[in-house]
Order: sequence, then structure tokens, then C-alpha cells
Amino acid sequence: MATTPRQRPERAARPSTPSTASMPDPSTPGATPAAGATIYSVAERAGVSIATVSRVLQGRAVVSEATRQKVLEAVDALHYVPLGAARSLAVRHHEAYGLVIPELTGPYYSELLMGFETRAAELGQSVILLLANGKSDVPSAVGHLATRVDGIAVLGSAAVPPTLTRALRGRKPVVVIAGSSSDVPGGERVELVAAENVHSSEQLTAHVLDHGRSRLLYVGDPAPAPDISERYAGFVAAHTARGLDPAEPVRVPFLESEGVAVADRILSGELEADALVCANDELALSIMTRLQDAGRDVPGDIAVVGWDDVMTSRYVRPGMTTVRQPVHELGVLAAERLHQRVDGAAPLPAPVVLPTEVVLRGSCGCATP
Amino acid sequence: MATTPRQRPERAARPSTPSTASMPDPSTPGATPAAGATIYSVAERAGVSIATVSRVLQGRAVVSEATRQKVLEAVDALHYVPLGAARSLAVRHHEAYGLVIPELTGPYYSELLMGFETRAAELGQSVILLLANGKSDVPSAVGHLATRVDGIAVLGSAAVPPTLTRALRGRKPVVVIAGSSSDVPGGERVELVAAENVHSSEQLTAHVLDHGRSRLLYVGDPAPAPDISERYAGFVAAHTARGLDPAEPVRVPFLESEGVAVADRILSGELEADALVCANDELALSIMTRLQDAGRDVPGDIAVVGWDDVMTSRYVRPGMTTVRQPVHELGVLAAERLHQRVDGAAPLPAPVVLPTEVVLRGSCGCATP
DNA sequence: GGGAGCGATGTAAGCGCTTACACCCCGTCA
DNA sequence: TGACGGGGTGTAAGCGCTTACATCGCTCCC
Repeated sequence: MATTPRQRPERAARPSTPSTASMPDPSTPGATPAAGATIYSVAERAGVSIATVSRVLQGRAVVSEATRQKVLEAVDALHYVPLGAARSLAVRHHEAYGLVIPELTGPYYSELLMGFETRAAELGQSVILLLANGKSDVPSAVGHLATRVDGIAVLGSAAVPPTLTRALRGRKPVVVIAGSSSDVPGGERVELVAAENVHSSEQLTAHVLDHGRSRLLYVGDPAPAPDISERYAGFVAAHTARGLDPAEPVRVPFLESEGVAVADRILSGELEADALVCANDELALSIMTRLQDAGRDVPGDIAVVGWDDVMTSRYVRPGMTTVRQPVHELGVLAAERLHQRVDGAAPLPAPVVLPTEVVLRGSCGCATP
Repeated sequence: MATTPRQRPERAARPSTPSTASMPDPSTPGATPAAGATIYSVAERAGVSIATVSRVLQGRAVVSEATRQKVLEAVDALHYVPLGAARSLAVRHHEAYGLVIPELTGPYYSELLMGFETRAAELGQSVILLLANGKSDVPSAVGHLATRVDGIAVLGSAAVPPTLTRALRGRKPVVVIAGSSSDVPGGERVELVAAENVHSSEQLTAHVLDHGRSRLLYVGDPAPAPDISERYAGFVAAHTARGLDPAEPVRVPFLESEGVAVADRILSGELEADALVCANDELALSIMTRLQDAGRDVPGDIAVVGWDDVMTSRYVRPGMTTVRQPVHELGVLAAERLHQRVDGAAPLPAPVVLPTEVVLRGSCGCATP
């Protein structure tokens, strides 16, 4: 065998830890080295330089078939697993995108995440997930995330955007999902993707009005979430269009328990309505069930509609009338935009808005079950 | 200003790209550098060495308050975002764990993921998510994941385990969630965490039998998923314990549409039963709804029970009798174990099994709504 | 008054990759 | 027959951090 030049001539001998006799000597031939193999050990074993090993592994440079085989064998024999961090450092890309969402209850976030992950994976990017709820210091968590990704997608409702830009310092491309432009203060490197809200909410509200209902209540708090306030705007618009006076929203958090409370306020007469337009399906479902359990007829006595089209909305009777959002596509789009941006594309000047679809079932008064 | 020694004396001048005039000169004072600030620029601006900057940022070494302030100011002024990859390389830890699950439909995976992410975040670790379904080459995806994490948690049903160990080459700690020991071939660095299945399934089945039912069917395919086959084992055990003959499982995939098909086979008389023990709630719910829509009485004519206790199971009437699993805890536990293992702990020799809880509602024949 | 001791900081050696560039060896062609 | 070209490989310079170790002033105490 030709004298292989030391691959890393100056490399000091590993600081010899006063090794106990029980530690197997990594250099023992045949023994699996306790610590991971590196590109150096692979190169040495294959009798080539580290550059060649890298070329084989990256697969984007010409290497003779014989050499390739030698390298692959060495990789296999040594159980070589490359160190991603070293590659990232060298190529100056993390090859990962961050996704920040509040939590993962209900199908909305899951769908979004699946879309995002799927597209990211296709693009060869890993996904690092950050759940904002329950974190005491979200900005610093996002800051830490920024440390390890090439771009970040954030849900508008994640309560991050205001502080986000500061945390990121405009350093990385950011895509805000289902947020409003008001979330983008400096806004240079931030862009928006969202599902349509105002129009479909107006449409849904108009539909309920068409059923002859006149005292509609909007249930859910528009304040914190931009998409909810857009939906309320649609609710208002539908009223205004017919010269009606929209009621103030019934501001409650999006919790099943809150829905029950709202239903109780209706049952007690505190709240009066013949139709409820709810900010999401969870709310709508818990209200409807409570009303029914108390003997009220839905939609006979009171109509109830929701938003999101969760699975349960198909199963309850009457079926819940609601609005389906292209959530999966939203996730795909976010990943896609991030990729473009990392590739050097300029941020889109205007938000991308995906269309939604009103799903009519029985709870609004339609004849469908 | 004292002559600051060049921080990186030998550092060659950046290979001057034949820069077009349109590119702003990064060195222009006041201008935000186009490329990210590094620890060097921060050190230079603060008039200290990079070591000091690092110390301030890591916060675990004594630095005088004055110096700390100078550094923090520089960090702020330059919008410095550290490069995680460089840190990872230096500290020789990715500070991230991988989680491999099939997909994200239903609350099961979401809960698991939330538990995992929560605990991982507490431990200062990022979570890289990999959805196995839809990936054409899962082993290579897992291999790539292994490149960037210190340990991996995999769902037993993710169809990964058989190939997983090979992909990882025993290089990283692995925790298999809700898998069976048979998933662990070489098994050296792999350990298992799971929810109890056999006993609670036996208990649930016995409960249904106690309602006076005698012709029970098990719906769902035990073959691919270890947890499902354990549940079927419990079904069998309950029968055997009373000298009854358990029916062969009705092997169908876990899809709503399949549930509808099963219901149709019952309605047509092809399948005969007075109680259905379903592998999960999705199946149970779609079957029950279909039967009801066709005029059958549940539980009068036929009882239906599920597994998982999804949200819908609380909303349907009758409520779905089911089994609640400590899914969140499973996620927490997986992250916890991974952390221990990365810390040097030995793999647990025996699987950790968390208890589950039978939730009785009306669909089994109980008086509860 | 001159160490010893210590807090604060700087120096420099890596961490394990990627890749520009140099080089070598042959086959070709003028 | 020698210049040329090009495929295949090696050399070495980073990528941006962390951290062991060296250094530098001080204060403190004998």
C-alpha cells in the first residue's frame, strides 16, 4: 500500500483522556469505534482523500466507479453518519425551515403542518417545529430557532408577530400565515399568506340571513387573531349590505367550555338570538350540543354555524354548516415561499390569499342532514 | 481607539466577487451589512475578543458588567444572529431530537407531538419532525434526519423500525413509541415506550360481554401495527377467559370510508354481530353513524366501542365508549428518555408501559348518554 | 515590597465538512 | 513527438463557533 499522506497533517493527537482499561481502544482493528466515524476515518479506510469521500457522498462530481465502491464500503463498514452541522457550516445553509404555531389541537394546525412538512421535505429541507403556547419566553425561543434555520413560517395567531420581527432582526425570511398586514411592522423581509375570510364570512352570514333569521350573534373574540376579525368584518358587511345593524361580537376564548357557557347564557335568556355565527367549529359544536341537550331545536329554534370544517362537523346531527379552508395548501405555500426567498427571491409585495369554501349542512337551516 | 489586534490574523480577504455597482458595500458605515454579522464583527465592534462575545452570549462565564454591556450593544446594533451549525460543530451536539411519525391526522399524533416538543423544549432541544407517510424513501429520509439530531423517537406504526436500525447503524439513541419488541432487531441502542393495550382491551371487551352481548366482532387490522395486535390479543383473552370463541378480526384500514363499508356489510347481513370492538375511534364513529343513519339503534341493536377517546367521541349520541391513552405523557417520556440517553444513560432493558383508562359512555350499552 | 491569588480577557486550536484550485496521468491531435 | 485537454484525485483554506490555556493587572497579605 502506498504511503497515504496524513490527511490532516497538523492534527494534534486527541487529548488522551486518562482512559480506563474498560474503554475499548477505538483504533483496535475490527472493533466498532465508540465515537462516531468521521469523513477522515472513512477516507483513511477507503484509501482516498476526504475530498473524494465528500464527492461520493454528495454525488455531484465525477468519481471513478472503483473509487466510489471503495468509499461506499468504508462508509458501510464504519457505520458512518455525516455530521449535519459541519455540512451546514461549510455550505452556509441550515437546510431547515422553522414553523411556529401556537399548539396542535384540532385539525387546522395539523393540516397546516403536514402541508408544510411535505413541501419542505420535497425541497430537501428539514422542519423544526416550535409550539408557542406554554413557552414562557416566546421571543427568545424564536430567536433560538432562528439560529438553526434558513427561514421561518409563523402562524398569525401565534402571538409572535409583534415581537417576531424584533427577535429575528430582519435577518431571515419570514412568512406569516393567516396573519394581517398589521403584523408586519418593519415588514421588509416578511410576507403574508392567508385564506380568504371576509368574503366567505359575508357569504355565510348572508346565507343565514336568507334562512329568515334576523337576530344573529357573532361568537368569538376578533381582537387577538387577525383572521377572526376579518371574519367578523364579513359578518358586519353582510348586515350592512341589507341595512341591518350587526350585533357586537360575543367575545369569548376558543374553548369548548366557553361554548358551553355561551349556550347557558342563551338558555337563561341573557343572550337572545335566532342564529349564531361562530368563529370556529369547536365553539359552534359545543354550543349546539349544549343547546340540544337542553331541549332546544337546532336549527328550528336557533341556527348555528361554524368555521374550519373539522371532522366532528360531519358527524353531529344536524351536520354543522361551516367553511372549509385550504389549510394544507397554506402550509405548502408557506414552505414554497420560504424556499424561494432563501433562494434569493424578493418578498411578495402583497399577501397571497387562497379561496375558501362554504360547506352547507343542516345546522343553518338547510334541508341537508 | 487602541489598535485592536486583528481577530483572525491569517484570515484572507473575502474573495472579492466582481461586485456589481448595485450591490451596497457591506462595509459602508451605517448600512446594515447584507450578509449576516458573525461573532467576529460583534467582537470587533465591541472592542473585545470573540471569546468574550461567546462568554457573554453563553452566559456561563464571568464577564465584567461593562464588557457585557458593550457586547450586548454590538449584538443589537449588528442584528447578530448566531449560527447554530457552528455552535453545534464546536460543542459536538446538535441539541435537537428527531421525531418520526406516519402523519398527523386525528388527535393521537398531535398529542404525542405536543408532549414531545414540550419536554424537548424544556430540555433546550429543538424538534425536527419527519412525517413518514408519503415519503418515497423513508430509510434515507431517516438517515438524513440522523445527520442533524442527537437522538430519534419513532412511532412503532410508522413502518420504519425494521429498516430504521439499519439506517441509523446503531449510531444514535432511538426510542420506539408504541412499538413492540419485535421491532428491535439488533436492539442495542433502541428502547421502547408504550401505552398499555392488552389488559385494557380485555377489560373493555369483558365490559361489552357483561352487557350481555355474545357475537362480538373486532374491526381493524392487527397485522401492521403492534399496538393494534395487542388490542386484539386483549379481545381474544376476554373471550378465552369465559370459554368463548373469539371471531377473526375484520381486517380493514383505519379510514372513515372503510368504517362506512363495514357498516354496510353489517346492514346487508354479510357480517353479523351485536357488538363491535373497533381498533380506533375513527372507525367506530364512522360505523356507528352509518348504522344510525340506516335506522339501526346503537347500542340497542348493536353496541360499538372504539379506542383513543377523540373529541368527536364526546359529541356523538350516544357517547362513544372508548379507551383513553396517556398520549401526551408518551411524548414527554420519549423526549425524556432520549435526553437521558444522549447524556450517557444506558438504554432501559425493558419497555416502559403507561396505563390507559377505559371511558364508559353510552355506545356500549351503559346508561350514560 | 514582592509574590500569591484571582478575576477578566485574549490566543489559538480545533469541531467535520465543502470546494476552489492545483496537479497528475493519459490519450489525442497536429 | 510534444503540446493540449480533460477526467480523476489530492491539497488546503475556510465556514463561525467553543473552550482550554496563557496572560495580564490588581489587590492582599506577610
